[in-house]
Amino acid sequence: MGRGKVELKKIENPTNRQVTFSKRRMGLFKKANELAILCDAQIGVIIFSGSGRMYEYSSSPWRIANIFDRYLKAPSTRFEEMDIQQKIIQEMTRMKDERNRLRIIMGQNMGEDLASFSVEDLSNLEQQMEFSLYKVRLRKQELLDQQLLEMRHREMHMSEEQSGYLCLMNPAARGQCQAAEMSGNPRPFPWWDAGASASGSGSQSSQRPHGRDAEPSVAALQLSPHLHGYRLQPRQPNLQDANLHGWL
Amino acid sequence: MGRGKVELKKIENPTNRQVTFSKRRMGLFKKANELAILCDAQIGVIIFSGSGRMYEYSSSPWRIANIFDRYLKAPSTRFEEMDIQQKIIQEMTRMKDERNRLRIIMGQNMGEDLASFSVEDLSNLEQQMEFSLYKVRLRKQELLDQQLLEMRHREMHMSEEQSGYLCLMNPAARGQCQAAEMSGNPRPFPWWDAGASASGSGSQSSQRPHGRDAEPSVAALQLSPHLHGYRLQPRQPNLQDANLHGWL
DNA sequence: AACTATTTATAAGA
DNA sequence: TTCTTATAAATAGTT
Repeated sequence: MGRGKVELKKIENPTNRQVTFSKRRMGLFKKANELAILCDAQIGVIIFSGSGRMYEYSSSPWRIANIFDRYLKAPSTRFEEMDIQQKIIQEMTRMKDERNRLRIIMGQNMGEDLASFSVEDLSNLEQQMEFSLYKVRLRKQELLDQQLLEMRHREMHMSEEQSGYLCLMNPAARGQCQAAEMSGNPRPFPWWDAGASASGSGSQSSQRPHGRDAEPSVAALQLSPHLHGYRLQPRQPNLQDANLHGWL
Repeated sequence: MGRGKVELKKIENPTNRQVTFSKRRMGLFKKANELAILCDAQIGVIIFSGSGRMYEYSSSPWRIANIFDRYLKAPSTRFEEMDIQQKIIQEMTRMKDERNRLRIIMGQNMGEDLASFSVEDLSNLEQQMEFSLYKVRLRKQELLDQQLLEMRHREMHMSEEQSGYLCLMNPAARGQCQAAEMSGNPRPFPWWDAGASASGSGSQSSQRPHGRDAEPSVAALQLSPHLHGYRLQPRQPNLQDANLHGWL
């Protein structure tokens, strides 16, 4: 449509191409808009120019994200994508489920959430939490005991040094001490998922077989100095975490 | 373009609308294709008809998923879009964090998870859980009290009926009884995200003004008897879990 | 689904 | 870039 018929191939003249791009892009969006309104459709259009600039249209009041969301959920005939889609959807759903359950338990606004539980639910929850609490306390006691032990060893060590002895006493005790240091030491969070970009691969139990950052003598009493940086409350996620490559 | 000018508003006649949809949809895809070829652009178009059928175009050899991926990664100058991207990312991260905490507390393998906490962390956790437990117990007691009250009212009611009285006694008590039923009653899950499940765009509160395709929220509206279907014990993560690359 | 009368989009020129 | 205009394309209403 214009003064001459156009051949359907890349326009070689860059200026021409740019101009045509502008015009036709607007034309496309206009058409999309008309279609959306006339026929009550939901439409999303994304265009990347050859130079990498992005343009988008989406039929108001829907956002592109919503349209893609729907796209992801749509039954597709293409196997590859289906697979990925389903994984994404499943995982999102699963996470949401789990998170919701978490919120019930830990939630800041637990009061409200609890309102929807029956007595039976609450009893179950109570029992479970009691057990969990018990485990936490157990572990805490374990750690405290270890620290105590370690401290004693240190004291012995110190007094020996002060009294001029060499550090070669009781090998059994030394081993024990070392063990205590190991388990008290900061470790990457093992419950953090392996794939997560920010956290690294934590969940393999065979992790850190090499005591690279053990620094045994320094860290003994300041148990897990690095860990104090981690709080149980989630921090604001940094953006690095968010590299979503490989997503889709 | 046609025998008469068209007004830009939804075509009311369904047959007409359907026909126009077909024609214009093809026209749009054709235009998109021309633009992609002539100007060497990457284009994705998704259309959902009013009846929910999906149609898509994407400039070969790219798939929609790739284009969407690029879309997510595109540095956008527009705040809204940035927002969406960040929201998705944030939401994912936040969910991950929360889920991880859940696993610590509720997890079947809590023992292992706890191993990586410092004493201080454990103390915090302990406190938090104690408080939560307290709230659970409080709520449980509240419910039990209510039930008791209700039962008493019922008994009074019964005996009145048996002795031939009408059911019009003490309005205050009736109100109370009703309140008890209400709050003991199932409610929709308030912690459930309002929005679409997969996109994380649920945080836009003004979303979905049209209830047409509300499937995701169906579950949310089910009331708490179904809650028993959710188990407080986390299920064994299924194997899908493992396939998720860098996601979670 | 085909057919046109028209409207719309746009290529080239300014 | 934007405007103009001749012309190609799209399509609304009809058959």
